[in-house]
Amino acid sequence: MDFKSNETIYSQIIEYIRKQIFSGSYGSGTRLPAIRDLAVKCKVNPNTIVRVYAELSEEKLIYTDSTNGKFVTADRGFIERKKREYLEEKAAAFVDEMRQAGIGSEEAIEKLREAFRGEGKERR
Amino acid sequence: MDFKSNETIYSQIIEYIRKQIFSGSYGSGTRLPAIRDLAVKCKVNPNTIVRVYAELSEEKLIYTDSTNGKFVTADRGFIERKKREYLEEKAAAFVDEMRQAGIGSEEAIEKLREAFRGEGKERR
Amino acid sequence: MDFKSNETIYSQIIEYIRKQIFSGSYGSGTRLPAIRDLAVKCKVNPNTIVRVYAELSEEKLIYTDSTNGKFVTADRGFIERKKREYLEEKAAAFVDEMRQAGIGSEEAIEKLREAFRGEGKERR
Amino acid sequence: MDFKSNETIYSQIIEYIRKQIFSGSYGSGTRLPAIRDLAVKCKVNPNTIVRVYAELSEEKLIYTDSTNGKFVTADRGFIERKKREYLEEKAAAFVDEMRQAGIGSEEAIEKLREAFRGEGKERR
DNA sequence: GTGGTCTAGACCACA
DNA sequence: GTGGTCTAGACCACA
Repeated sequence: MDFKSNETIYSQIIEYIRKQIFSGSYGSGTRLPAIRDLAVKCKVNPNTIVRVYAELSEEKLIYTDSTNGKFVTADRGFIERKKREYLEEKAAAFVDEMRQAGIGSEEAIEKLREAFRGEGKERR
Repeated sequence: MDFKSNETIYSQIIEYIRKQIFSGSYGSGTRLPAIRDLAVKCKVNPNTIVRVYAELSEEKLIYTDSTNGKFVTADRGFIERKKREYLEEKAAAFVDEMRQAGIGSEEAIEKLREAFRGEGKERR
Repeated sequence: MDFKSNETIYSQIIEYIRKQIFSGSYGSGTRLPAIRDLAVKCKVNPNTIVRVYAELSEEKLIYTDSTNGKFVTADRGFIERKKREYLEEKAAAFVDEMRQAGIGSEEAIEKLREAFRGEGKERR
Repeated sequence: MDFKSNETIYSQIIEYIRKQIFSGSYGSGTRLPAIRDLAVKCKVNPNTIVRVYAELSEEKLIYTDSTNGKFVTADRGFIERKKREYLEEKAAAFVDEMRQAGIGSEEAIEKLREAFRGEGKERR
């Protein structure tokens, strides 16, 4: 876990958790890492994780079971909807950037295909 | 111009200028907006623009002609290389995010094509 | 039984019991629910109820009959005095809040009358 | 400023600010005390005030003008609606407490009138 | 000077 | 052990 310096640490961790939930690494209904554990793993202060979990709770992706810990929402449909939203936003943002930089859709998509293939090779 | 709250303003303005240069809106060799003007346009303190131009100078995308102001580098090849780098980084970042969120390449590219089409329509 | 998150749970349960005693639901001299039962009802750890009963004992509203359990005080006069005090405190607190919020007594009392009527209707 | 121990400090300060806004002590469009100043006044840590202002911002009662400070919303109608809501909630809560404690509406309202008169005398 | 983020760490309620 | 609140205080971006 290392962080970009121009973005807030907590928002980067939020994004990280969100993606773990979308990918199923943190499955629906599953217990999330304890605040202090995640703080150690991310090498940040527990308060920062408190904030991360607070925002994800507000977003309803996770909930608190008082002293038992934090859990991923049991509502799989909700996660799916959020995941679709996430894809749409990221796609729109990417397209927007390309357009602003004057890069055509063909060229951008070609490069993305390459990148996807590259990722694939690395995984094997 | 409105800014995301999780990123520093100056880094967002840098990105903005960079894209203007890549797209040719700020053409090679061309004079950049005066600090005060850009500050007004961005509703930002001139100091912030000073910092933006300083970082872009360090990156060699722009240079200072002492009394005449800031100019986009005359080296078109350099701009092209930077533009390609930009595309590669953005593509890699996008792919990385999709992979982490467990979204397949086919689905992602399909959504991107949609987004590109959507953008196109809006412009007409 | 659900609890406000900005107040300690034990203080909310104390308030609850106190009101049960004032209303006569837990009559003078009567046996209070066993710790375990109340804990189950409130979905709370028995330790929390222990604390609740301890504080109410200190306040003399209840007492412990060693092996037989906890009982509401037999002193009806004491309960009446406490109830009057309770009313006075609540009324003073309400008035204080209204004054701080710049709400006039006429308006406040009018709204209270409405609320009392609403409660009445719901009960039928 | 002294705080009840069974309630969270930040929620008590939120209530305080809210009432100042409702009463017009902090007028619509007006600048709120700086975080550090209010922290000193309340004898709490600045972070606690940060949280207070954050929650009031979410509620739209106040907003942030980047480095200029925090301001009460300019929307007087919104404040009025919130004030009405506040009165309704407080009245409902009071009535609920009275009912649970077995105190009749006549008695409660009589005591409230007294309390209002008492307040009035103090003010003279 | 203004707000925002973050750290290190204490202390509490609840289980 | 779990989360929640709070403190003291640093450091940063922005004006």
